[in-house]
Amino acid sequence: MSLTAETLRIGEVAARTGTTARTIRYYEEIGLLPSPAGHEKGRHRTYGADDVERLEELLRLREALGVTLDELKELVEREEARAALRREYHRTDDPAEQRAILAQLRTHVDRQLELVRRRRAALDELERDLLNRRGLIGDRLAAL
Amino acid sequence: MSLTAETLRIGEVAARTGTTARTIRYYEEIGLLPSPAGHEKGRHRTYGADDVERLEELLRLREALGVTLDELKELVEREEARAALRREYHRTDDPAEQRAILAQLRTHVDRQLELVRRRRAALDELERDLLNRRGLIGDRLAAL
DNA sequence: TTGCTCCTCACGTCACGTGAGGTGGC
DNA sequence: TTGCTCCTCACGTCACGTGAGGTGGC
Repeated sequence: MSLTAETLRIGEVAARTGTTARTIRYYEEIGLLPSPAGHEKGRHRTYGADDVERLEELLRLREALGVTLDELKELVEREEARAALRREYHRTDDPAEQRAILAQLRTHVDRQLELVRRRRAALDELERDLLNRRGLIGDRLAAL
Repeated sequence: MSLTAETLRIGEVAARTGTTARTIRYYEEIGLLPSPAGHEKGRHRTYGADDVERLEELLRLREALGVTLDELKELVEREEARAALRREYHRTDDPAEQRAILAQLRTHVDRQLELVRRRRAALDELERDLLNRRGLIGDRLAAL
């Protein structure tokens, strides 16, 4: 008979995001995740769908970009700065100011794209090598 | 007046591969790198161009694939197994045997390609998100 | 000989893993 | 009430970073 949205326990959140309860508590400990709403010491943590989404995003960035947790924290803080900028954008209707805000947002996105592309370049090189090897093997098989 | 090929000290190797002397010694300690030819305890380690290449390959795999050093060790061991297979391939001239060896080699390469592609998928998704955001910002800028 | 880089312990750190011993909630 | 999952220390581990104190080689 609950009117509140679905609430999850830490193990369930860990399972859904492919990580462990320890990792979730650790991220909370270092301030990468907020402690979940209404959590008192010694009591069970309860999470919502939005908490799962936030964690998923963090893990995705971490794995894809291979950054340290400190760098991840910075990325998140910049993300929050962007959210503030977006609110600012909607509050004003001065086109000059809106243009300036959009330009800043684009710069932020471009910086992240650069990070992604640098990582992709390494993977692409490795893939080229492997495909090359595969091709040589295929040629020899065909020649037999 | 040296007849031997160029020899490098550990700091130079670290600089060329973008890592640190500590990391090189650690990889040696856990058996991921062989101790360099002729190294006695307390004396300076000397490396050759082939050592640099091997280390570069290790670092590339580690960074691109995000594997642990234990997994990296396994990859290297499989790489050595492949080298043995290649020698076997050249020793025999039974086409049936050659075909079998080539098929095995291709399976190995395919397994590595799978690893690379899984990593790329995560990066591609992130890049799509970012490009999407960039597009939305561009649209708004154009509409102003 | 003077500077540099190198050497070997050995302790510190980051990002968790892994119990120990105990309490909470369907 | 019985099981499960959860809780908080707190120590262990992996992959190095970082001195301390000393020796090697252009």
